Amino acid sequence: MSALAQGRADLERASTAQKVADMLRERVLDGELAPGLRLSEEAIGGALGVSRNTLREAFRLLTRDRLLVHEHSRGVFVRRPGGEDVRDLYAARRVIECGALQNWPAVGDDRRAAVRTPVEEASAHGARRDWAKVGAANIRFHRGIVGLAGSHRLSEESDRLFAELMLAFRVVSDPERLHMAYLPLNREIVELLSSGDVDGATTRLREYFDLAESDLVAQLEQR
Amino acid sequence: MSALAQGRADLERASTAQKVADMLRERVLDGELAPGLRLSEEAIGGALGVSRNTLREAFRLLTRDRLLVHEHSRGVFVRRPGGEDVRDLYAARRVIECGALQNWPAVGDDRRAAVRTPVEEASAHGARRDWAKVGAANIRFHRGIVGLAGSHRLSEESDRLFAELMLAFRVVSDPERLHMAYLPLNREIVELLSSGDVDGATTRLREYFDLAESDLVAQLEQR
DNA sequence: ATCGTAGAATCGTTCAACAATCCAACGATC
DNA sequence: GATCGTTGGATTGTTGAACGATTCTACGAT
Repeated sequence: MSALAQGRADLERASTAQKVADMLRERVLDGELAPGLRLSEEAIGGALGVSRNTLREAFRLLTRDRLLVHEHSRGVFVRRPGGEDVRDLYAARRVIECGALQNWPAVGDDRRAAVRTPVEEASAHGARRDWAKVGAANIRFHRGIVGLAGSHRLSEESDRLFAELMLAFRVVSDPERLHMAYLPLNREIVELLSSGDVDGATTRLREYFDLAESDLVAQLEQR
Repeated sequence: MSALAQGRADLERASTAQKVADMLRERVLDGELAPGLRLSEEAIGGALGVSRNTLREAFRLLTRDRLLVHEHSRGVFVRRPGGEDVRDLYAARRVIECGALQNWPAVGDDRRAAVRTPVEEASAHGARRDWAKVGAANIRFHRGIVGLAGSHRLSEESDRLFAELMLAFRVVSDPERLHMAYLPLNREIVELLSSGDVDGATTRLREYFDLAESDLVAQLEQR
């Protein structure tokens, strides 16, 4: 059955606009297309060998994910999150993740493992000074927290929030350093959860958000 | 300043695809385009006098809002939420709204009024047996709760959730009756909040979600 | 230095066309 | 008689060109 599901996923990947959007999404997230850059329909369409109409559909898909912003008659730009965006982003994360954490006592071991495991992986990568993988594991940790809610829609929306956040990290220097700094805090949250202290873990998580937000906002506004 | 902001909003309303999307959104939400209906590009485009490409852009905008679903090479359909969708929807609402409620002590009077006022309005309309307006006020009540989070993004996502939920109500009979039944519960939540008992209000809100979800799911799956 | 204007560049939208895909009806086979 | 190809017809996916509308840029007037 798993093989069938996989095959179906491959089949659905047929649309050209979807493939173009996936390609552009990678380029944006790895920083090749820098925040603030304008994406010319003619230039990109010519480079990728797709028509303007198809490219515009791809742009719509990425606008939905908030990676691009569309300004009427001016074009689409790679989103450049500002301090206000980051504040808004963290306000949403506070509500979603702290709210999801309340579900900890009610969920099964698989959902709990999705929170615990990434923290251990982050520690392992941290010992090897592999900051990029630490950052990736850190995101998996927070995805696991959102997963406690058990809502597919909410997880998808959170993925968009995380992607937007990575865009904000792109603007600041030395993005991985931030992830590393909060690693012991994550570990403490997991320990509090395992001991059954959900409220304590929620408080710690909220502290993490406060720290990370002010840190990121400070770096964003100083430039 | 308010006049300027209004004028700017009018200026930005320029895009044809946007206007088409707004028109279709109304038709979907008021039930004229029933859930499950397939929207032919040729038929709709011809009726509205816009080209296929523009119409397809409008479709993308509405699929972003989850009012339409897009099946590759088959077309777009008005979404028909099933039991699983509603469960997912309420799981998300539980997390978001209960999480937002924790912010009650921290927000100012304007945000609190956005929670209190709709409940009083709902009572007034309920006394006049105007169930449609009761339902509208009920949604404003929950929008107010989400607004406690102070995140523009989260409020927008919640608006999409509410729209999707109204689509689910379209499938069942007698949708307004549901809103009416939970009116006294809303009032109790507001009273608990005003007395400073945030945890008690959160518990009541969660009870409301449990009731509303099972009620709606039961009606959806019985047909 | 500011303002207004002409021209270039780009976007918004439409149209026509064709390939790719889906669907329903029709027969063929067992 | 039910299941399985097959064949058209209808609809979507994608392309390319075209033209009006909007924005941007640079130049010149006041």
